[in-house]
Amino acid sequence: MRISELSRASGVPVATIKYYLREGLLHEGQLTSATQAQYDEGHVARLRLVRALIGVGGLSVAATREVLDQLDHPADSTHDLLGAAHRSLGPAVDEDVDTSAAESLLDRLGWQVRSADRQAVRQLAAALTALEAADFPLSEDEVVSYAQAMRAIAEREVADVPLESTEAAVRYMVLGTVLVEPLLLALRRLAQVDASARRYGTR
Amino acid sequence: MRISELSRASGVPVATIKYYLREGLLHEGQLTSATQAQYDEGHVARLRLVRALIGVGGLSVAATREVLDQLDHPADSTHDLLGAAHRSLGPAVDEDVDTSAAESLLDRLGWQVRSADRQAVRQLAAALTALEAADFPLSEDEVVSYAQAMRAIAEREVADVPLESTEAAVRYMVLGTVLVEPLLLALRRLAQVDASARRYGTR
DNA sequence: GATTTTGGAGAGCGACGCTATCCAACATAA
DNA sequence: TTATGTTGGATAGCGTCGCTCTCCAAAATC
Repeated sequence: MRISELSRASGVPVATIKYYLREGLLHEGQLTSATQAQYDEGHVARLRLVRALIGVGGLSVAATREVLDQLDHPADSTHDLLGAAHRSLGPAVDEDVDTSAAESLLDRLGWQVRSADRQAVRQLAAALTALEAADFPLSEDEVVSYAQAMRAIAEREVADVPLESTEAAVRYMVLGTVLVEPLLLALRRLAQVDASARRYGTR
Repeated sequence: MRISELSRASGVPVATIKYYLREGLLHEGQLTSATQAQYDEGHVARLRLVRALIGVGGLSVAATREVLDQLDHPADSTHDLLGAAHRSLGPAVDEDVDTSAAESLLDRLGWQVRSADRQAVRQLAAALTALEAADFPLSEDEVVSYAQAMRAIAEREVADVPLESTEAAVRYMVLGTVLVEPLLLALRRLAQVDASARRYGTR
């Protein structure tokens, strides 16, 4: 398969494929001469994955590269699985955000968070800070209620991690983290619409 | 309060405040002369809100303006509340995405979605498409399980909408949609870490 | 032999969210 | 009153990002 075929098969413009090659999101094809390389189904699948991560996943090219690196070279400890998955994800947050409110919430929930996941704690802190700054009243009970719902989700997800191979486990956690987020947000909105319709009449 | 004081009080640079004024995110101060205007606490609060929406909320300046417009001029029908809240939010999705899988999922869930919320349906469709394109196996049961968790959240949210005034209701739904999203995602990650630690040992 | 395509590299582009500069009108402190 | 600094307002520039365009000579294809 040559580059123009790869472009047709994937729906990604040739110039963009060349850009992804330069950026290291896609491994190079097998060179058969100075101006010819062969690409295969693996490249097509990889391109689809890249587009999913950048498009719906909303990742930057740099973050996409880090995620793909983790898929390509998985750290082989179940222990670090989540840290690895989370490390390169989510909006970057200032180092110096005040995490005390977040910490005390985690205490109340009884959640254990290893130091490897400071990033997620900072994201929680930033979200709580933003709610306060926007003068949006969210009681602690409401936050806890959100937390319990997310815990129910996480419980099932962790139970469903395929353990037969490290690759499969890493893939499940990394892609599950990135690609399920837009799904969750869309479902929440639709659930709100449905709940509102049932409560206040269909009209 | 003059602009430099407003800047100090809000932590937003003067040049940026001027930019927000130009973009219509902030109403102008009371002019007292050709080169002097008065700002008040309302401007400080508004600036905090703007920064929360743009920063943690991840909205563009244009989307922020639309959201603020809805807060400033709320459509006075409970019926359109969610449509209004969702209209200007979330990643824009191609008009021509295939929504059939999303529709059938909504059928299975028994969720009613008014035509006003095509946007959310398209976001759901895009998320499902991306998962498939990335070759990430998510069974229908798993999707339904996510949906039920989000439904539990939405149910409480809708029940909690303050009905005493339209302004308060619109504010609750609009800000609740935007600013709670990062909170939910952070909580999910932390819940995963906790669930994983409890399942596979603290180490 | 003529035309098209390729890999590769570099520059350019359009959108975005600011940021820096300049100005004359004013306020303020000495 | 004079010297200094600040303001509102307008405009231009900047840095990042995700591409996209252009050019090239070597090779493939007709």
